[in-house]
Formats: sequence, structure tokens, C-alpha cells
Amino acid sequence: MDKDITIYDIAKGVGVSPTTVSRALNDHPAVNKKTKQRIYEIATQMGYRSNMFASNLRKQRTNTIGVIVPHLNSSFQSSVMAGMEKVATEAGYNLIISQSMGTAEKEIANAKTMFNSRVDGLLVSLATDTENIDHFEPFFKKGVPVLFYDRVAEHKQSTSIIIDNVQAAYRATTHLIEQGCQRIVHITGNLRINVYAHRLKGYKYALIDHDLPFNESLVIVNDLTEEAGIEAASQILAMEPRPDGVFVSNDFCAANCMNALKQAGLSIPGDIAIVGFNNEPITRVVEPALTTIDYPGYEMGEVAVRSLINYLDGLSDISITNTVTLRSELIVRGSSLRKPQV
Amino acid sequence: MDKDITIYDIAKGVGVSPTTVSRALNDHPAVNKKTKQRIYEIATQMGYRSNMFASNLRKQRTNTIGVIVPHLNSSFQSSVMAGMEKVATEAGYNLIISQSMGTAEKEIANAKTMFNSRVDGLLVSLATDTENIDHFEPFFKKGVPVLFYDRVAEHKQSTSIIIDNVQAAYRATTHLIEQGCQRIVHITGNLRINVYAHRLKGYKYALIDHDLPFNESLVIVNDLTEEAGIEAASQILAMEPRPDGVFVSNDFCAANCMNALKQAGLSIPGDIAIVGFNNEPITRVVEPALTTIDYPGYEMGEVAVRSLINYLDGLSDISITNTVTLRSELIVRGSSLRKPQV
DNA sequence: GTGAAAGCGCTAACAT
DNA sequence: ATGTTAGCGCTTTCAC
Repeated sequence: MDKDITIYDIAKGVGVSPTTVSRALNDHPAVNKKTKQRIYEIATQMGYRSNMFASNLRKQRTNTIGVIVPHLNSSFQSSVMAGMEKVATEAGYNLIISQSMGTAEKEIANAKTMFNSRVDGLLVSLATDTENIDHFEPFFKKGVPVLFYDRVAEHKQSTSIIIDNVQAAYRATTHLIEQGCQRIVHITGNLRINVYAHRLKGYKYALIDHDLPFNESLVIVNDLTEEAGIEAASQILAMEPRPDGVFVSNDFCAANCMNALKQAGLSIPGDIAIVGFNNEPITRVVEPALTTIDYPGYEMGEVAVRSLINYLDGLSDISITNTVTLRSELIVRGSSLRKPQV
Repeated sequence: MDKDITIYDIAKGVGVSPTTVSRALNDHPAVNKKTKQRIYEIATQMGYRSNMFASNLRKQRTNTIGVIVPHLNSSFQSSVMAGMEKVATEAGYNLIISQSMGTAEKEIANAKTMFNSRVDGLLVSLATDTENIDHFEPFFKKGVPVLFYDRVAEHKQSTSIIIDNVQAAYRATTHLIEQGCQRIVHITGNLRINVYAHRLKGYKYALIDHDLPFNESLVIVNDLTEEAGIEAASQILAMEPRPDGVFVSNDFCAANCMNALKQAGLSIPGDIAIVGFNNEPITRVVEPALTTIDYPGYEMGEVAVRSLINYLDGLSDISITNTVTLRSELIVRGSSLRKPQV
């Protein structure tokens, strides 16, 4: 447990001032190449490591980005994290991550911690029951950029990274209609969350545009878990007349629902066609493979961090590009394919 | 973007010295209760937030735990992360997370960053091609605890958190044998990684203990991906005589392998019984549902952080409990069940 | 129970 | 191209 080497030690070793050492180590142009070289050598030789706290304290910057996410252990969110980590590390930023467990209460606590940790910027996917975003006010006040992704909030001082959920749902629903479905159930999550509200909208628009009636009773709102999928299946089986298509806001729930319907003796997609959402690995394993919307989580993570860092570096003005919309795509597989594709 | 409030501002406001403010804010016993109270009030009123950098700089402690993980976007690893985050946040620690992408090269770079970030402790699940752990030497030298989990390395100065992979594999294989399997294939990952080496061992021991021959050609080593599962299936189909059981080190790969076998016209578990590993959500969605080993990822994350913090707080000596073994469990489902269970 | 003073290690003005 | 100086905000002796 030997003592840490500081720039003073190096300065003494090389015979220059600490300032020069500091400059050399930060690759400041106004330092003689030879001096720089010597400083580098001595530094590594002495086993020097920069003290980020002293540096941060001085620079009032942390090179740290905070992330608040509903749940870490979700296929989608962990892809997002992976993308974020990649870009952040490449750019020399650390990521500190916390989960709200989907509750506003924990989200507020997390926001406080992030604020105290003086993150340079914050990336947030909102909790289910977040009613307002007052808890991010301190960030806005201090000019710390807050960037929402996936589950976003409208706010003039922050950017959102999303996909066009209305359009994606519209495409999914239209696809079902094109496959001959006339009574399409929509299973989705809490409508307070933008993504689910938008998907419901897209579903509705698609019906209307194809002269199908929108029927409130065909919309099932639940928490999109495994059990919810099974429960939804029994609700569907009880409907009269029986629906012939289901559009679910989540693959995992869709897969479970599909299995339950199969077990009840229905054939997929013959009796009921099914479309999920997210393109999780699970879609390629169930039988039949699940038609779904490809939602680029990894890419979303990359874009989120990149946007934030660009802003921090003064390369872009976040408030101008208020919303970044990523491309999503319908992927047609066996669970919905009744007719040969065009 | 107003200026930050410091303890000096509070000191002025209350009419005491900064020292007293610092002590009060840290709940030091030798401060008058009334003074403390007043200081708290003024502090919150002024919107004070402690500057962790100044504090860390002074205390030479960061309240930050580093995590190096192969891939964030894996079902197992993200469960682990979730467990870690929970315990860390509760204890007032931040988590900084980085992924090695399974390569030693990135792992070494990550270790360096973590070292420079002066994490109080490090949690590591090793990369595939990590040949030695010299890159953690700086931590050992400085007395920073390094704790390995899941993919661990033997090292006298560090604790490992694992499950008994030998035993788990032994149980899985024995189960297949009890179901009447005689020629059991084992699909697993790179044998340099302890978990896969141990599972192979468990598989081997189970065969021997039940008087079945161990046959090198029945062991398939691949990267356990989706494609690897499908590829493995065709290898199995080409084997003569055909195997009647498969034990796969990973559910996702197992599920894909199973599907490929089904598509080739084999019946599961009739022709071939299958057992996976990890108890991922996918196991409950495929058909038949996949028998697997329940691997407590979330719990592992909790235990890892808890152990580390206990050590940091001086509550436990990590070097004494050199290995923590969590319980794992065989979960029998349709993919392997040929006889009524005992 | 409270305060004065020093210093953690670094960087940014401002010289030279 | 390099050095001097000051200070980021906090904690911790040591003194009263």
C-alpha cells in the first residue's frame, strides 16, 4: 500500500515545475516535445496515475454520465446500456448507472444521487408512475443536460431519443389487417408512458384508415409480464366473437400469450395472428417465430451518449435537435404470415 | 447556472466556522444538537449539495465500486447488474460499469480506467481469453479489493463468488441418465473459462459414476450463440449412432439447438432429451419448456456487492472467506422428462 | 463544543 | 516554453 505518485514527484524527478508536468500529461501543445517525452517516461516509470478527484475538483467537470433506467434486467434496456457503455468508454467518460425499479419514488432518489455525484449529463428512461419531472429541475437550473430516451417526457430544455411508436404500431396493425385480420386485440402497458400511449394511437389510426371499427374492449392494458401474457390469452379466449389478431407491445408477453393460445387449441397464425414488439432474441425461438418490430436498443444507447457528449463538447446544441427519431422496422415471421408476402 | 453553495456559505449564514458545518453535515457527535439543527435547515434552504470531489480528494476514498463484465446485454449478466445496483445504492455507493466485450484487451483497458477512477473495490467477471490477471496487480498492490464472480480466477488475494458448476453439471447429466439417456452430448463454451471447464468435469463425473463411457467426440465446444446452437444440432444429427440426450451450458443455445432438432423431425424429449443452463426466461417459452439449472444471477450480484462493502467497512476479512458458493438448482421441465418424476 | 490552519492533487491565470 | 501563484471544497489535526 505505497503512497501515490503525484505530479510534484514527477516534477522533482524530471527537474521541471508541476505545471509543466500537468500540461505535458494533458498533451498541451505548448510543451517542448522532448520535455513531454521525458515526463511521460518518468511518469510511467514511477507508476503515476492521475487523481481524478483533484482534477475534477479543479475543473468542475466529472467526465461522468449518469443513467437512470427502470430495470437493468430487461433485454431491451441491457442492449441500450451496452451501446451507451461502448460510446462512453471510447470518449473517456464513465457511466454511473442506477435503476428506478419503475417507481417515481426511486427515480427521484436516484436523480438526487446523480445530482450530488455532479454528473456532466444525465440519461433517463422514465419510470411508470412518474407524473412530472420536477426532480430534474435542479439539472435544468444548473444547465446540466438531461436527455430522455425510450420513455420520454416533453420538456423544452431536454432532448428525447425515441422511435416513432405511432408509426411502428400503425405498421404492425396494418400488417395484421393485410393478413386478413378483422378483430384485432391490442395488448399494451400503462398508458401514462408515452411509448404505450403512442402505440395505442398507431393501432387506432391503422384501424380507422382501413375502415375497421375501434373497439375499446379489444384493448388490454397490463404490465406486459410473463403472467400478464397468459392472463391476456384467457381474456382473448373469452371474447365473443373471437378475435383473429393480436398486437402486443412486448415480445416476451406476446410469446407467452401465444403459447397460452396454442395450448387452448388455437392455431397460430391461422386462427389468430400475432405481432410483438422489440425483436428480442425470444422471437426467433418460439414457434411459430414471432413477427415483431425491430427496436434498435443498442443503437439508441449509442446515439444517446453520442448526442450528450457532442453537446458537452459544445459541438451541438441539444435544444435545437429536440427529438431524435431512430428507424424501426417491421419484421414479418411465421406468427402472422397467412398469405405469401408481396 | 448559479454558483454552487459551499460549506463556507452555510458557515457565514449560520454564523459558525466551516469546520462546524462540515462536522454537522457528517453528523459528528461533538456538535451541539441545536447548532446541527440550524445548520441542516440553512443548508437545505440554501440548496446545498456536498462536493464529492473535494470530499473524496480529502478522504482518499470514493464510495464507488467498479464492475467489469464481459457483456451487458446478456440475460444473466443484466440480472447480476440489477442485484449489484440495488445493494450498492442502498449502501450509498455508486457503480461504474464497463464491459470487456469478452476480450482480454478491453478488460485490461477497463482495469486501467477503474484504477485511475480510484474505485474503492472492483467486481470482475473475466473475459474469455484472459490468460492471466496481471492487470489487476495494481489493485492488489494498493490493497484495493478485487472480487471475482461467475467467471473467476484463482488468486490468493481475492474472493470468488460462484456456484458449484461441477455439481450443477453433475446433477443435470445424472438427470438425463435417470431419464434413460445413454449417449449424452455436452455443448459448452471455451474451456479456458472456469465455469465451462467445471461443467465439463461434472458431466464427465456423472457419466463415470453411472458406468457410462466418456466419449470425447460427444463434447461440442463453441461460443454458445444462437447460430452455434443450430450448428451443433446438425453435428448431432450427423452422429452415429444418434445421441439421445444433450446437456447445453446455456439456455439460449439450448433452445436454438432444440428447435433445429425438432425441425429435423426428432421428437423432444422422446428421441433426444435436452437440459440447458441458467434458467433464463426463454426456457419457459419454448416448446417443450426447457429443463435447466437455476442460476441465481440477481442474488449473485447482491452477494458480491454486499461482501465487498462489508470488507470495505472492515466488517469482514475477504481473504478468509476466499470463495462464496451460491446454491443452484435443477429445474425439470418438458424437454427432458420422459418418466414420471419421483 | 467550536475554530484556525493546513493540505489533499490538480489546473488556469498570469507572469516571464 | 516554462514557472509562480492561487484556489477548487472539503476534512482533520491541533488548539482553545
